[in-house]
Amino acid sequence: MYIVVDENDRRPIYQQVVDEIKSLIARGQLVEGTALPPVRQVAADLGVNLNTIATAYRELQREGLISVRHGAGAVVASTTAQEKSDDELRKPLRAALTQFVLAGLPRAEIMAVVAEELRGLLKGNK
Amino acid sequence: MYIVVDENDRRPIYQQVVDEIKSLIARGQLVEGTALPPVRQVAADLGVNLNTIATAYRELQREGLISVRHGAGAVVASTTAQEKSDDELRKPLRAALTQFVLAGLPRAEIMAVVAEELRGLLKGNK
DNA sequence: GTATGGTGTATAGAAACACCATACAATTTT
DNA sequence: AAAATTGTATGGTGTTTCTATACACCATAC
Repeated sequence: MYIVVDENDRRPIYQQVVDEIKSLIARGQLVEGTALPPVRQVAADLGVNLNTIATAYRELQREGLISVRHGAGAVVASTTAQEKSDDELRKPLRAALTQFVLAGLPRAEIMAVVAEELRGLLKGNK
Repeated sequence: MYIVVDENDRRPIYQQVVDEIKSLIARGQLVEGTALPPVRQVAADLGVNLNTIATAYRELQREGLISVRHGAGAVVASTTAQEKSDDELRKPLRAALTQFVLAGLPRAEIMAVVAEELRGLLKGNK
């Protein structure tokens, strides 16, 4: 399972891991039932403490995407996130789009980037 | 200047303020040269300490969007954000889109939401 | 069935962060 | 010059993030 963290990124490491795994699930690269690598392995790959990854796994479990069992590993439980309010969904989108606008990109180019990203995210699904 | 913070939002307050002001600038509701309200006023409106707003203003200054002068106020300095790497721009977008995909929205609906948000953001510009 | 190796969990501490209260300093206004 | 207005600095408190280490659960071999 290929994951990268960026120390220049201001999000905490565990949050970056959460987001990367979500992306893999959305892309269909992690299908329901697939076992996630052990926390120790991911931690070693990224050079962080195992608890940092465990925190990420717990968050993913809290959101209903994976199932973590003490002693056994973690497994993708669902490829559908639990209900989130519309505004909760839109706020991060708005923030992301704002940065594109402030960067001076014209509407058409922004839409093209969005379409491209979305294509990548929907590849595995439907 | 209308700003709201949401205590259920997990981002720190100063970051929410930063994002809201960026959005106002992108929308053209804060044009170059416009004075921002004093930190004390915004702080009182939101019910937080003035230093929290001062931190937000400093961050906006760091990104080149406003100019803050000790004793005088803060003023919108530019409506264009400083260069950001393509990946740095795309990562938050990808995270936001991922949530939409995981929520089960079909491609067309997601694109419609994006178009709508973008319309709002570009209203004041071009 | 229990021993062993693999797996997540709990606990405690260090460092950084977010926020606040208060005092300080620069600028503008009178 | 004094007063009012504005951002800044300092110091304190609680939270978050990450680490090190020890613990607990599970699967498998024998």
